[in-house]
Amino acid sequence: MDSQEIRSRKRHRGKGRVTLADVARQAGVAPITVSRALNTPGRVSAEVKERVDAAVEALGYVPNLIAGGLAAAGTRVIPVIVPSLAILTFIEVIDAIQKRLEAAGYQMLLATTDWDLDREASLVDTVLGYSPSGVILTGLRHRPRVISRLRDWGRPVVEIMEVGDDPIDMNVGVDGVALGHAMASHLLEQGYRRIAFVGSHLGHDYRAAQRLEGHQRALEEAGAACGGVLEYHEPASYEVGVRALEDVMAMTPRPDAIHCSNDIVASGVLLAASRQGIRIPEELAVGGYLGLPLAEHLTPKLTTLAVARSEMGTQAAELLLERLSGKTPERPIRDLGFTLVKGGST
Amino acid sequence: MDSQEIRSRKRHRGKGRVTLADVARQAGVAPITVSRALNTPGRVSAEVKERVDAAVEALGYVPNLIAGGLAAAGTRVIPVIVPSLAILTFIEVIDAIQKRLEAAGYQMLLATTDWDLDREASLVDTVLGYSPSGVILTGLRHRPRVISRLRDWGRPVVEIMEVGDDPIDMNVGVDGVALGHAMASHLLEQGYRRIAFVGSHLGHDYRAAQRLEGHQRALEEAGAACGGVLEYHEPASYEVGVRALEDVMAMTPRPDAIHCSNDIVASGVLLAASRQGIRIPEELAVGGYLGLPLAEHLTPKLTTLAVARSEMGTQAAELLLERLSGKTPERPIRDLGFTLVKGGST
DNA sequence: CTGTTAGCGCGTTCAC
DNA sequence: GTGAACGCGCTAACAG
Repeated sequence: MDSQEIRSRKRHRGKGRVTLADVARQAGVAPITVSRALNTPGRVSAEVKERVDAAVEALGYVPNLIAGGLAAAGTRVIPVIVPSLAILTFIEVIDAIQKRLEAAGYQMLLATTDWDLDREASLVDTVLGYSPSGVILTGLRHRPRVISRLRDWGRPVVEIMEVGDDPIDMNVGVDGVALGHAMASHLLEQGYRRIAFVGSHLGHDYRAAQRLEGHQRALEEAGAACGGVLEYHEPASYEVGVRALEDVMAMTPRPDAIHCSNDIVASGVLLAASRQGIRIPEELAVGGYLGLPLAEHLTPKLTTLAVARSEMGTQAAELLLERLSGKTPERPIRDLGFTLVKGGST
Repeated sequence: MDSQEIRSRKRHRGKGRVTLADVARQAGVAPITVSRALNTPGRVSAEVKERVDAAVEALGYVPNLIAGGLAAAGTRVIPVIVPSLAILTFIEVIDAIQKRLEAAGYQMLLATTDWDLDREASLVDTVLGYSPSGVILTGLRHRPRVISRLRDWGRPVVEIMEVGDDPIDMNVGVDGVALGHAMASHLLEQGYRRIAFVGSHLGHDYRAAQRLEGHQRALEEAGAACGGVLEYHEPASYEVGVRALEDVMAMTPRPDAIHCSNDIVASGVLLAASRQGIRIPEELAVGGYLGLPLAEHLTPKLTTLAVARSEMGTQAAELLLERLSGKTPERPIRDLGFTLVKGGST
């Protein structure tokens, strides 16, 4: 009898959504066969596949990924955890990740830590509650709990932005100390002697602090005096650059170059200098990082260390997808390096 | 000591995750009681609540939101669907949405349509498969299927960026035609007579096309001749601005002002002009939209129509959250308006 | 290649 | 205030 069926439908407010069982009924097969026709088409006969496809079309069936996730554990969701969205740096990476994942039928769940590792830890707990297929997170420094949980978890994890020997699982990024060292060396080679470092949010953004470390190491190696470190306790912005220029011009002796912790700050310096008629690089040289699109439109062009951010995102997504498809990616730890883009600002 | 107990399930590989049942056992109550202690603490005795909390703490229990979602329908996920992440415009809005949602314990699922309404439609299908608690999407134009599905769906939906009379559910944005009209009027008031419109991606970005419509309407009303429309079939970028300046300077008769479809393009124009020594606004006036942070750091400052993008994101999230908490928000359709920020560029 | 059976972890009945 | 069933929609395991 079908009185039972009718009853079981309206138990929870039915929402009227078409389910896999409806499709099965329409196609005259068992639910599991529909599932297979949809997920592993190779395992059903062509004829059944066709009937199922027709039924799906006719009923407008859309899979309930939540149910699938519960049953199979794995929801085709990839949480991406970054410090902030207000920083241009992360946007291109995220954009690339998202494009690649979406093309493969995965959805990106975006969460931000606001540079707080404790928040990161609790976010990791939360997102694991979604039975995601994998996780992408920023940097290599995390609370021990995060590391052990993700290690035990058994699904792919990619750490981005920074590289190191011992990631949780896989890793794509650049060496922050090397970045700082390279820019300082460049400035020294160009003959600048009093090089100030302008840092933003160094206490929170430890990757910016790594660049400072590289900077100082390069100065020491060259036997150069430290031109000073200006630290601003807020996220990078053009405004920070504006203030930094002001502060640097007021220093005695005055630095002849400034090494900015990123392109946004460096751009702020350049824009302010142009407004104030300070000649770059004669009076002051300026170097930045990351190769933001803006850098090459400034006058003079900003000398910067370009990092392939889109590439980083794409590769992170691809490492993840490869693992999800059962393969073992080669080179699961990837240092993407950087390129010095010499502009007129140094 | 107590850790090996978890092995009891063998059917599906247990993954060792702590479940509500584990907590119940530890606390000596039924699973449902744990559920209540966690979700509706008012309905259990203080003593039980305490025991449950202790057990949760001891076992490190993290709720499986997927299971909760299946049972109750509603996963505390809010999909946010935007055209692209490569456009700064959307970033601040998304950032604000994300912050507000995360603070309320919801996660943002980010998806991009690449300006394609068919893609949007299929994305909506997909994300509804996650049993989300609500949906935020961009603009008011959608495929009929999207509109009917979301209308029937019965959960909160907010459309952002654009405003109109008849949203699917709730709506926060600005009037695109009014924006275009206001900037053109401003330029006319300043005495400019040959005003060119520079558009980017107009075929895809119909909201930019609305600004053009407002522009043309203003010119007509003033009886001014059309200074031409330059259209670039690619997303907005500084580069588009650079090319636009070139193209405008080659026009005869030459426009005395350009009205850019957004600040990124306008900034590109200003930066290129500064490089080439073209005097702004004497030789050419430039106006843009949105009030990007960069606008006020340029020389001269860019005249722009500032739109409160963060505010838009926050309000969208808040409308959603209000409805999720059972209230009926007042003013579910909100026009946020805009402000003319007069810079030196006009 | 297809069907049967038995849950995934939780919240909603409706009893007590 | 608390508990026992039951099912949300789907898929892994094993048949046949």
